[in-house]
Amino acid sequence: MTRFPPEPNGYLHIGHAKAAIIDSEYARIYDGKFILRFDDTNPENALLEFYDAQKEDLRWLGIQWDSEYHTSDHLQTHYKLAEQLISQRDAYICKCTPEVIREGRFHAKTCTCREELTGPVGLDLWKEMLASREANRILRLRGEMNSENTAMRDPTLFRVIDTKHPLTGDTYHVWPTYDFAGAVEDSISGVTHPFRTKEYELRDQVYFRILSFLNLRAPHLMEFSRLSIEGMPVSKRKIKPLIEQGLVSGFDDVRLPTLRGLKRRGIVPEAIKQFVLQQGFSKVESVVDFSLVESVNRKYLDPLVKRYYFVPDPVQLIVENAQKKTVKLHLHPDATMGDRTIHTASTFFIPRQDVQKMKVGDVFRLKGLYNVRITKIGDTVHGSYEGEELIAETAKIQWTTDDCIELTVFVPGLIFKGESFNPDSLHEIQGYAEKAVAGVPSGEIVQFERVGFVRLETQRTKLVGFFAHK
RNA sequence: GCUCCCGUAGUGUAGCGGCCAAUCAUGAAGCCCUCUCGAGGCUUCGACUCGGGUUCAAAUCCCGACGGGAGCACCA
Repeated sequence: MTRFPPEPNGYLHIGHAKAAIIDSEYARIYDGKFILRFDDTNPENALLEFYDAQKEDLRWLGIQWDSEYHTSDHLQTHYKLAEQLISQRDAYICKCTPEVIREGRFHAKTCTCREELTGPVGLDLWKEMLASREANRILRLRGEMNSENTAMRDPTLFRVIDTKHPLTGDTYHVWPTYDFAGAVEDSISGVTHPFRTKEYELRDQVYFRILSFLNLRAPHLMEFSRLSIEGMPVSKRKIKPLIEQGLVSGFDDVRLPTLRGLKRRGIVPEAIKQFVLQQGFSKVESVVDFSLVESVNRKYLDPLVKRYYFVPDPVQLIVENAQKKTVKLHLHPDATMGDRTIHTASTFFIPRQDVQKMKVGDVFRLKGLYNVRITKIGDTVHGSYEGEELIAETAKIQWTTDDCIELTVFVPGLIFKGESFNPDSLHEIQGYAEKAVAGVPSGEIVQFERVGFVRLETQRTKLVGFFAHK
């Protein structure tokens, strides 16, 4: 039995996805159960909207959970266990100031509260703590003040936070810390294999000490490394300022590794899952290049999405002796995916990039249509009809007629260069897309031939594209 | 500073005493195929951080150095 325990304090990102995928896959492989648990033990962080937002993100990822609950549902149980610890003299009320406590930890010095404010005395003080709302005391574990592992130097178990909780309101003001809640919840909820990221490793000892004092079953704890992507920071500390300064559009900005950002950019959940699984489950810190995600995504999308013509930076082409034609072009080599019909006359648009490589006399092919010989290159390119027969060596260029739509495609780049924001991280490509693109539903991902995979989205009434990758 | 974790090609991974002159993916280069600069096929390039030790035998075990990461919160 596994669990995914997010704190409802933000949108999920690729790092959460790694944890959630490992947790749920592990359960699935061994035919076990998978629990979604909201670790909402700090009312200062938890926000109501994120419980649902995170569930939505998980559903989008294709993750299914067998049951779900909130750690805040179990506070009464936590209080009982706390009392047990106090009466066993395994926890004590500490009235020292945070500074004194920090000093004590640093110098491995025990404070007098440890022996004095435990047992029956401690119990009374604990009840006072539950009754009053004064934040001048905490409950600490009797750990090992002289341990080399500083996490073991009598860590905090409960503290007073007098802030309204999104679910329990002002019912409670004494909240367990991660060390206590995490260990207790894993154990009493029946989780057998809890996974967490490496930065908690030093806390393992605390985890097992708490459970052993409480005589609770100890799960098989395992750690894995955090997943980081080059140039795509995951931490709220880095992302939030960008939003506040208006440097990105929000948590769903296409440059961000949030699940919402990745989705908008055209990365599909199946690709994220496969990518995460490819990374494996190890303790090696790695900074992965986003191209690994792109590669997986591309292979997933290639056989599935429709293909259209989009002409970036278009140049007009007049084919002098062109006859009117009506062509049907497949939307995909797999003909069962349908086709679109285009009427052509003598006016076309082709990419400037291709024009720049041409000279008078060259022959190229309007892809799927016919060949053209260039007769003149100026602001407008002129050419003549040069037959329909496919010539292997000629360039096949995508095109539109004058019956087309204007389209802006946003191309995301790395949002961070080293430690700082990259102001040059979002480019725009202006171009013409063939008429049929106007009929593509908002949110659909298509392949623009010779350009790349693009997710189309209607913004107000205007259609825009987000470039996923080649 | 102290403590802990980690160290295989550019990147990510498999291997965890002999089957490893090291797997797969990605990347790069080349060829084939294809009416895309995509996908697919084939080929090539490219790595066990270093130094000691244990052993008949080490990428794999031990010690040390170096490098990277994390923790030292009344945050998770």
